[in-house]
Amino acid sequence: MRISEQAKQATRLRILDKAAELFCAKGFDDSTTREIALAAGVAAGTMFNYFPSKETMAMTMVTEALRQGLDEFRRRRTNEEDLTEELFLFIASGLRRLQPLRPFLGPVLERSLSPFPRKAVCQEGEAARLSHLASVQEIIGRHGFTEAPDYAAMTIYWSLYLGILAFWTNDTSPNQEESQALIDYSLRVFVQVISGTGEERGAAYAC
Amino acid sequence: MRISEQAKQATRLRILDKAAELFCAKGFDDSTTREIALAAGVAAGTMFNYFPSKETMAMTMVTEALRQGLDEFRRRRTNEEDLTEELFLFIASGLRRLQPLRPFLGPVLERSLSPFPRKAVCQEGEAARLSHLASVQEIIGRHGFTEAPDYAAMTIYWSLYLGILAFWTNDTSPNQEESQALIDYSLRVFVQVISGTGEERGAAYAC
DNA sequence: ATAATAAAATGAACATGCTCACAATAAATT
DNA sequence: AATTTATTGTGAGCATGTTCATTTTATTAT
Repeated sequence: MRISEQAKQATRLRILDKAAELFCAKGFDDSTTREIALAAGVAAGTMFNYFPSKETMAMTMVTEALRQGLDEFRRRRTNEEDLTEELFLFIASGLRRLQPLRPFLGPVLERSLSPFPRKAVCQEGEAARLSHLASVQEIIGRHGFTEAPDYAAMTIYWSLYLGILAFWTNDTSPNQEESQALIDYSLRVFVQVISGTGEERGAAYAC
Repeated sequence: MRISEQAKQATRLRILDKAAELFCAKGFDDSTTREIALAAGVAAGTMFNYFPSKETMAMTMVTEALRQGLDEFRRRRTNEEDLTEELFLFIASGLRRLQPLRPFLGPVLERSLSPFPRKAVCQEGEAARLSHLASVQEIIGRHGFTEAPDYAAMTIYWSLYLGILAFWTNDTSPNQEESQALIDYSLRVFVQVISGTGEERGAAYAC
């Protein structure tokens, strides 16, 4: 059965669409792969010819949203923002595109983006992390930091970003104002960090 | 069968011991509840009379380790440390007690301590978080911050702490020096945060 | 048209965390 | 000692993510 590429893509999209619907309606963990398959009109096993795991299905949606967010950011930035403002715009652009997926993002982002070591790393999650961090590095570079932030600084950035995502996932304040405040707060912290007030790092502590 | 309390506790400990052994040897996800039951000499179902879930079993060990860490911290602190040093000592005391469990902590801490919203919150994890944050608040209070840090600050603290845990879980440097550096770094950041350089927070951003 | 082939679909089967109706047993009661 | 009872132990069974040997089918070759 050498089906036309177009028919294959149609099936792929049908699976993604129905999965998104179910995830939004019932949450990620409460939507079973059998339900998704049924809704998409394929057999249970067929889905796994298209996506290696349920998690990958969800992360495919996330990755696409973040890609659009990056586009939007590039369109909207004016080159007149200071570093904090530009990072804010970058993060907010991503969140804006993730918004429709918000009802089911909790468990997905937790598993796919967490820095904790895993048995089977989710390809899409790792890619999303690297892409995001690369963008952050690029933005920082644009603001006159000649040397790239060290590994520790970027580790801290990722911790803060995950905290933001977790909070935002749950935020019920109108227009997610509280999340905006947390982003603002976190970014000021981060910018302070890389602005190099850390000259006295490395003190020895008994451990 | 009204078994003596002592016999019950013996069974409970046998389960915990064997579980710890298996978790350390094969990791959390690769140790099945059936294996644990077999090693402990009970039926598969019996374990769930003692612990509501495999995750709870692991978190019981974590909670106990952190309790001992808190004791150790209280014994070792001299009241002469500055805020950063005291927080460092607190965190390091916890990690020292968690050390034996390190081989399997990744997936456990990720699931139990993550701030992402969950369907079924793990009791032990939530308790551990609250206890840890209470200690941090107490330490901060001791260093002359009359008003407690706001919610956002503590959210950021937890993000940083989780980043530290994740990094430490993976750290292969001798004596975990890199983790120590990250703790030191993160804590300086946090102390800066609560030292109130945040007077200009709350700027409005288009979102 | 027919046969051959390679890609795709299928659903039975597996592993595993967990539940629950039932069995077994130690203490309490008679 | 026999009976009752409350508690603990048991393992078959369920749900679900995933695998894979088999079947189906669109295309290609004859």
